[in-house]
Amino acid sequence: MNVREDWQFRGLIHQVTDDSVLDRLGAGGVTAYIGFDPTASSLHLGGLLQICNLRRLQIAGNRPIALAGGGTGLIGDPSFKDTERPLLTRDQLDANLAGIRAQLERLLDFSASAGSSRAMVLNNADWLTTISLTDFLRDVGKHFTVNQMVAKESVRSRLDREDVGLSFTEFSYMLLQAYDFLRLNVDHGCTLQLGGSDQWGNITMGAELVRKVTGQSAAGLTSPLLLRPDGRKYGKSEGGNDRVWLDPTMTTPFALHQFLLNSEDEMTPTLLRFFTFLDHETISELDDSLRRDPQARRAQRALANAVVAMVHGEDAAFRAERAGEALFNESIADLDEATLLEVVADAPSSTLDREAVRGGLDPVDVLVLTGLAASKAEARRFITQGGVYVNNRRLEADGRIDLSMALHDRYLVLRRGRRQLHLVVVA
RNA sequence: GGGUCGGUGCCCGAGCGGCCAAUGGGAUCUGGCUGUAAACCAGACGGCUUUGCCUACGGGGGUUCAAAUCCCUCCCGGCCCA
Repeated sequence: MNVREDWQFRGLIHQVTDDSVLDRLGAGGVTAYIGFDPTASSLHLGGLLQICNLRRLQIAGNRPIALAGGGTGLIGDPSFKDTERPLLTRDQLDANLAGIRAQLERLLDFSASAGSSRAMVLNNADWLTTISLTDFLRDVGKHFTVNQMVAKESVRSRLDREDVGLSFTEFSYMLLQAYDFLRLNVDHGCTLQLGGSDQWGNITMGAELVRKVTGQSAAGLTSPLLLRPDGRKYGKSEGGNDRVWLDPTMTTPFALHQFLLNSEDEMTPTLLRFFTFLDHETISELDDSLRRDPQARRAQRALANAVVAMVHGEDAAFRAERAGEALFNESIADLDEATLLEVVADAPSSTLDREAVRGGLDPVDVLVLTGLAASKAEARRFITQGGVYVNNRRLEADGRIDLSMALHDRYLVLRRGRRQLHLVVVA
């Protein structure tokens, strides 16, 4: 496939250091890298976007490197709002990397048969924590002037603020990242760095360092940041602050599917382009469907199925879609036991004693017990506001929960609000 | 090191001795309308054994019948000076 055409169609290009990059990627044989934060044992949706780009270029015959910021993570990029970064121990870092690597293996080709385009995972802690300060200052620091560093947007915005300062440590961040590029160039022949548009300044510094030190040309390409129409960050779950993770134990396949299925109309065309590998014709048809027949939500469905299938497999995508249909379109009380269990398979569950349920339970206690409410006060609030459902039936303000409500004599499907689910098994 | 300004609930930000669990905005949550969307409208938004009580306004100590508000001290941050 023509890389230039494809990336332009998908809107993946925000800035490039030089336009010929796209042709070289199309020809294949380029080694390119993207940095990611190993601050958790799983990637999240935002990170997946970058990985998708690596996947795209690997499919075109180039070699992708996923670089874990184990070393830079200790410093903190000043372009991020909060300066505090968790200090990871070597053990945590290794555990996180193992988790992320397992996820990457579904998305990138690490097999020997990939040949020169075989994917790699590296960790910059390997070189950043061992280089001596004097070596670093001589080999890297002398190639940059403070003048140009101060001129960077990420730095200026911090200098202009009156409430927080910018520590020297953070100020140095861009040099470390530049050094990464140099090392990857020298050790692996890497000539291109990709990233979000907020990384532009860091990327160009790296490319410049490579050029200065090795005389080779090195390039950068950034993609637009994925923002919601109102400017907020994309990828937070319904719950609010939690990110949407790729690890099925952190964000279930069902939850991921639901998250994508609920994508705003306005964002869906972009998401289809960024996160799926559907061909242009299919995407255009889905755009069309979104305009003409929005209530069918074909585009959202395609998006949800494609992403869940890519991350968790076809089976998981199928099950997630089916569960959603059962939950929202069918009467849950009519499902046979096996189907019911499958539908709520992803929901958290807990067990209650049969005798206790027989006697009738205060829903407030049950909500707290199941974690659907953080406190009794909150539980009462949800109930009085009409936000609690048992087996899809709204619970009255003075209602109780008892054994007669149990489906198949042993299941209670609790729901808080639109889609916070919890399965109670009566033992 | 000196001077100065500041640290309030998830975030921003009022309050500057009682009427303060603390104005306002944002975020979030619930409901309504819809398409399991957006926008919009309404309500909620520290906890509990809930006409009351407890815990909270950077930490500790003090003054007072009474402190987020006054005093002392420590910690942290901005700015200016050295």
